[in-house]
Amino acid sequence: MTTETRKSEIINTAAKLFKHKGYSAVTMRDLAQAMGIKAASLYNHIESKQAILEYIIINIAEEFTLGMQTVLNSDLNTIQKLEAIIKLHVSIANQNPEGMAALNNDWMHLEERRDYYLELRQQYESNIRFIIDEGIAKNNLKNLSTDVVLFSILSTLRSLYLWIPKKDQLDVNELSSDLSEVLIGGINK
Amino acid sequence: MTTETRKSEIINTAAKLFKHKGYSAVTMRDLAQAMGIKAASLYNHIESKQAILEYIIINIAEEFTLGMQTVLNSDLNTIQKLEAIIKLHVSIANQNPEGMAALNNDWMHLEERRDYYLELRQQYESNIRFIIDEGIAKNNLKNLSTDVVLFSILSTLRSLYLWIPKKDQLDVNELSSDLSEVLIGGINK
DNA sequence: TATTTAAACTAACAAGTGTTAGTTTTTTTA
DNA sequence: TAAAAAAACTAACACTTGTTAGTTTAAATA
Repeated sequence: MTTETRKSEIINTAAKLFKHKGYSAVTMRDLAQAMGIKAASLYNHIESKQAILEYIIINIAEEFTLGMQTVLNSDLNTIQKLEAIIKLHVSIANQNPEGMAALNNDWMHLEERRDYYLELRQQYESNIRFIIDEGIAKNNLKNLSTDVVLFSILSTLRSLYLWIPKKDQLDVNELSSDLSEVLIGGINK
Repeated sequence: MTTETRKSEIINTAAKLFKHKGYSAVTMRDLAQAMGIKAASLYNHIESKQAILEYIIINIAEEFTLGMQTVLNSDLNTIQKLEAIIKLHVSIANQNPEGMAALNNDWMHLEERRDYYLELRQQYESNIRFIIDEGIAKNNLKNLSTDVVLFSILSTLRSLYLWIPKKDQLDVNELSSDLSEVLIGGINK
C-alpha cells in the first residue's frame, strides 16, 4: 500500500511529463529525475514504461464510458443529455488534465491495449452521435449535419485539458454552463 | 531544383509519419524506409531531423498569419470575419492535414524556432480575441465569455486535420458553411 | 563522349534507450 | 532490537538514435 502510493506518484509525475513532451520523448531517466531517484529504482514500483501509459489512459477511458452509461440510462431530454456530457468532460479534465493530455495525444503508443482503447472511444462517439440524431428526430435540435455537430462538440471537449490548467480555482459548474451556452445556443444574436 | 523536389517529397513523407506517431517516435530510418532509401541518404537533401519539423510547422504558421492579416484588413463585419477565419482553417487543413497534425502536436519539439512559432500563435489568438470582443461591443455577438467563445471556436478549427482526411473529395465551401452554421448559430431550436 | 553534379550507398561514431541483476540502505513489523 | 519488507542504489546489457565521412552509381551537361 506504500507501494501503491509510490506507484501513483510515479504515474502522476509521468503524466505531467507526458503532457509536456509526449510519451516518446520522455525517458525513464527523465521520469526518475523528476521523482528524485534513479531510473532502475522505478522498476520496484512499475512494470514498464508502457504499463504507465496504460494505467493513465485506460483508467480515464473507462471513467468516460461509465459516465456515458449514466447519461444514457437517465430520462433526460436531448439538451440535458448533452449538458450532462459537457459536465462530464469538464469534471474529468479538471480533475486530471495531464491524464487527458496523454489520452488525447499518446493513445497511439499503446501496445496490447490499443485496440481496447479504440473500442471504448468509438463506442463513446457512437453514443453521442445517437443522442444528436435523436435530438434532431425529436425536433429538439436544428436539422444540421450530425457529423459536423458531433465533431464540433467533441473537438471542444477533447481540448479542455489544454485550457483548464490556466484557470486557477475553476468552478466546474460555471464553466460547464458557459460551455453549454456557447456550444448549444451559438454565439450570434 | 531536382533537389528541391526531392526535399519536398521527404518533408511530405515525414509529415505523414509524424501524424501517425509523432515527431519523437519517428526515426530517420523510418523516414528513409518510407522513401525507399537509406537513412544517410536523407542528408543529401535535408540538414537535420529538426529542420524537417521547422519547414513543416513554420510554413503553415506563417500561412495562417498571412490569412489573418487579410481578414483584419478587410471591411467585413464580425460574423463575416469569423466565417472567413473558419474558411481559412478548413482550406489549410484540407490542403495539408499532415502538416496541421505536426503543428498541433509537435510544436513543442521545435528548438531554435520554438519561440518564433509561439509568438505567431499567440498573436493569432489575440487577433481572434479582438474580433470577438469587437463583435460583442458592436452587439453582433451575444454577451458571452470571450474566453469560452474563443476556446470553443479555436479548438474545433484546430482539430479539423483529424476529421478532414476521412471525408474523401471534400467541398471546402460546403464544410466551411456547415461549420459556420454550427459554431456561430448553435444547434438548439 | 568526357566531365561534372546529384543522389544513392556502406560503415561507423558517440550518445542515449528501456530494462535486468545483484546489492545496499532505509523503513516497517514482530 | 532482530527480522522482514520496501525502496533505493551501482553496473551493465543489448539495442536504437541522429549524424558524419568517404565512396560508388546514376543523371545531366559540355
